[in-house]
Amino acid sequence: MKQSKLLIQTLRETPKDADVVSQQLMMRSGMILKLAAGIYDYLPLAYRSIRKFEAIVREELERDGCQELLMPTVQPAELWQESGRWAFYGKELLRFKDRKGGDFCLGPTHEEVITDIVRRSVRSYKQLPMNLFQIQGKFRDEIRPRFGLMRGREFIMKDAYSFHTDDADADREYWVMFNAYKRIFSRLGVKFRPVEADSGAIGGSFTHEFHVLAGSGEDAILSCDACEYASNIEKTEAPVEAAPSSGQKELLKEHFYTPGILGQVEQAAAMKDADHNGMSLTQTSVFFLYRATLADESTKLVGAVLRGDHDVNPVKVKNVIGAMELELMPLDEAEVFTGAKSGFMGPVGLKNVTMVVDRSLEGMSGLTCGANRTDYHHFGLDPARDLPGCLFADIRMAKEGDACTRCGKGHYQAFRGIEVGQVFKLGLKYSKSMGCTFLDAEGKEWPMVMGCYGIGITRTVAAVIEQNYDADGIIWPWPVAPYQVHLLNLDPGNAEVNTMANQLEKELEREGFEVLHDDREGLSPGAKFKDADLLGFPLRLMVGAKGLKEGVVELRDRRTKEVMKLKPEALVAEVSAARDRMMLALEAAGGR
RNA sequence: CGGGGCGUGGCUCAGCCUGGUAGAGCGCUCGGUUCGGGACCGAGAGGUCGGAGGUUCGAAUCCUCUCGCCCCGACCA
Repeated sequence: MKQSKLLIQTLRETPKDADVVSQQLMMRSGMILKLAAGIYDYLPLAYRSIRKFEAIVREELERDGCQELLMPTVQPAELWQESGRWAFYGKELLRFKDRKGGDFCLGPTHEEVITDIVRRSVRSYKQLPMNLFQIQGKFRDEIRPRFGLMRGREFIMKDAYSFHTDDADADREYWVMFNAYKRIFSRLGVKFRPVEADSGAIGGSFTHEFHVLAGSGEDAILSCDACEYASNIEKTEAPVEAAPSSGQKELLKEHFYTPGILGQVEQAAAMKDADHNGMSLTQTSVFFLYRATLADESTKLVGAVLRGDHDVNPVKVKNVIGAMELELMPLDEAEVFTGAKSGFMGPVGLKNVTMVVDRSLEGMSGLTCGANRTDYHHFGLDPARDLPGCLFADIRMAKEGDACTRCGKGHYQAFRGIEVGQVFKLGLKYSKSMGCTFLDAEGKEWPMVMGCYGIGITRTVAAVIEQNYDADGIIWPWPVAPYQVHLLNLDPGNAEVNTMANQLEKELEREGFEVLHDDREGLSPGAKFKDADLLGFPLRLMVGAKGLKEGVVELRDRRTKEVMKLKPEALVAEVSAARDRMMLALEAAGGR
């Protein structure tokens, strides 16, 4: 391919819209254009990488017997009403009417459609199990699209759905997909982790997310340094941290007076009496008031109590309550409800509030807590005694350095991750609500057990860049590089150089390599080098008059910057060798 | 949704406060000289200053509305 004909406009300056590396580099290298907030054009270079990744995904899924199909982007409301999600799904679901006034939406996911397909086409246990997938554009009307392709509104996704006669078979397939995902991301050479995640309101039994590790990732991950346990921090089990009690046996109301002092640390330091010159943070408690929305759309108030030096994990609170949604009560409302200003609210004496106490406080006594009177704290809180009916549960945010709850030996290490894939056991949710059933050998009808498995194709390509770049531009891993060899003609005015460049281009292509030939005239070599570094193909081949005079062309490794002078006839062999080296290094670098 | 910021050639931005004939750099076109890390000279093309309304003799500039885009936001209970 001649670069002079390629649809591409590289930019010397970073567009001001771009705030993460992948977006900056993709825009500067002419891979994408922004059409609207969170909506991008995938130009030829980007689309080549996307298609290569898609090919890897197809290959690995087909190896495990998955079948590819393609469902419509536009979906009728009726299906979503059947599953119950039409009302439940938030504003992310872009709804609209057709000319006849019928309700439709742009598909953010395809559980409803695939379930409809299978219930109409599959009747017998003999046809199961079945795993169907598609690679397709999705639309989610994100509240706040950002980070380029990493959180767009329109994006390309691979979604697969499996159907089974029983739970055990669905579990089996879950791990088949789990392993397929490991192979897929390993082939990219990116560092990634499968992590246990919150199954959310969809109510599936268990789920893993696959994260590409990158500082710009939106998710926090904790991973044990001794065993295999890794989880999204929303889910990470926090170890119980027992702290000594103060010995205070009864609840002294409004015991500490800390007027106008806010902040947990400052308040604790200011809590003084005859026996105490300030309290330890582990003797204090923090309290949060939430409003929970339950499945039947009723709401209730939930109080969360934790040790003063611990952070609350709202996802855990939500799950303990079994709520569909949980929101922090706005400060002004909370102040009216408790009768105290921020900083002095506490759990004692509040009516009609379900109290959840972190299990680190189970058996503790002698804690301080807000008195629900501005400027005052109680002393001597014993949750079991003073908060009758309270639930003890793990509701704290685990943190780096906490002891691992699985192996008990290691400690958590923190990472940032970009969620690029998820495997999810759905269970019966859709098959039951939508009547997707099969007949067993006895002729009895059962709902199918389902699983679903997603990979963000465009997000993964962006994530690859987040992990592979330097000050000069992208450093593509071989398997998803738009082109593998960037052939720079340094003297396009020189007939001998032209002949050689064209000849090498053809030769490499004949051997199956993908070559972008920078044949542009009137550009200085420096300008071509800069562009080549920015585009970041694995190998750069330089053909110029200077080299040809010595009878050589030069091959440069984008990652190591090593340059090799070669006789033209040795080129193909060397490019093959370089590819093999890179693929080996990639295997070594991938995974953990 | 709340708060903040920004919309001026394809890109990055100046001009706005203090109204008076729209600018620079990069990119693009043509000609010439260059040619191994973003060359130089000359000549060009390209902008309803996001949109609507208003104030004014006169609005990119002041006022109102609107649209778009970007950023920040649930440590004090």
